[in-house]
Amino acid sequence: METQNLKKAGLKVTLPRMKILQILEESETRHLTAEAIYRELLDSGEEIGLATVYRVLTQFEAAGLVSRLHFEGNQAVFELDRGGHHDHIICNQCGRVEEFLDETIEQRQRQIAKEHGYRIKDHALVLYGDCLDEDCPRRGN
Amino acid sequence: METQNLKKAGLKVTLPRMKILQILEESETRHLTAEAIYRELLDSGEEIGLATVYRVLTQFEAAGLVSRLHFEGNQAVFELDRGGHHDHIICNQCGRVEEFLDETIEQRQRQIAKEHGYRIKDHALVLYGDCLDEDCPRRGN
DNA sequence: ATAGAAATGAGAATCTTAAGCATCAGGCGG
DNA sequence: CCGCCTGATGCTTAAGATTCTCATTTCTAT
Repeated sequence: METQNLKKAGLKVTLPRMKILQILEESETRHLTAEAIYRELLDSGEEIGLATVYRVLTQFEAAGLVSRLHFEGNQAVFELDRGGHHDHIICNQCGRVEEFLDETIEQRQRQIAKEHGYRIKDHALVLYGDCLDEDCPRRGN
Repeated sequence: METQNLKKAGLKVTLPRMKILQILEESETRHLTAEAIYRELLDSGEEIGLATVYRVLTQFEAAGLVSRLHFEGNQAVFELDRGGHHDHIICNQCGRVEEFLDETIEQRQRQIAKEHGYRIKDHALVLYGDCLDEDCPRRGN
């Protein structure tokens, strides 16, 4: 229930926050821009301001409820933080986003950071390619 | 010589282009924002518009002369393409950028893409941490 | 040198995101 | 259950980054 997540995060339970959380939870793609969330809310008849969407997402991020991802392009993408760290693979054609986790890579990253004299805090790995899904507009090309 | 690179890239040899290429070649950090390049040109007495810097960098990118990197934050960072692919490790405190290449990671990436049914075209890996350099503002923290 | 095409500079425009501020709503005391 | 207080919201405006427009200038080939 959204209410619980919000309270746990120390955020007052308000309609906009619940709705946004709900959209993030129910999203098919699980990776949404602020704009996309905003439009979805408008479409479903909610009265909400884009500023609120950004504000709430930023608060969610600070609270650890969502992650803000910077893929190529200019818009940030938000995803609900479901616990496990993972990296991303994105189709250049259809925009599909998939998640993966590879312990070998994770390990090598830690090792590399150490070798370079860094205390690693975070990392971002994104693979870009063309997916071979039958719905992909450029399948097989 | 900058002239050669420009001609090879099929770009008309102009003063702004040569100057920008030169700055990219001689830069200590090797990772510059458009703004930084612009300011450096202004400081050295050149008359140039910010729009030109962006335009030229975009052309350079299209020509394969430079790469545009999207680290955290909103500004893109440009680096001269010296041939070899590499990934980046960035200090959260001092902004230092270092490059690395790890064949194990590269291999795993190809493997993962294949397993997920993607024809991989590109990837971006950035490690964020705190460097232990003596000049780093938060050394040892 | 000269014309034609392409490049530049300055400023306006655009896009994304973050304020500022007046109004509204959720949570608590009565 | 009602009303207040503080924080939340919505709208508008702003700020930062990048692109576009267009008149003017610069290359390159002749």
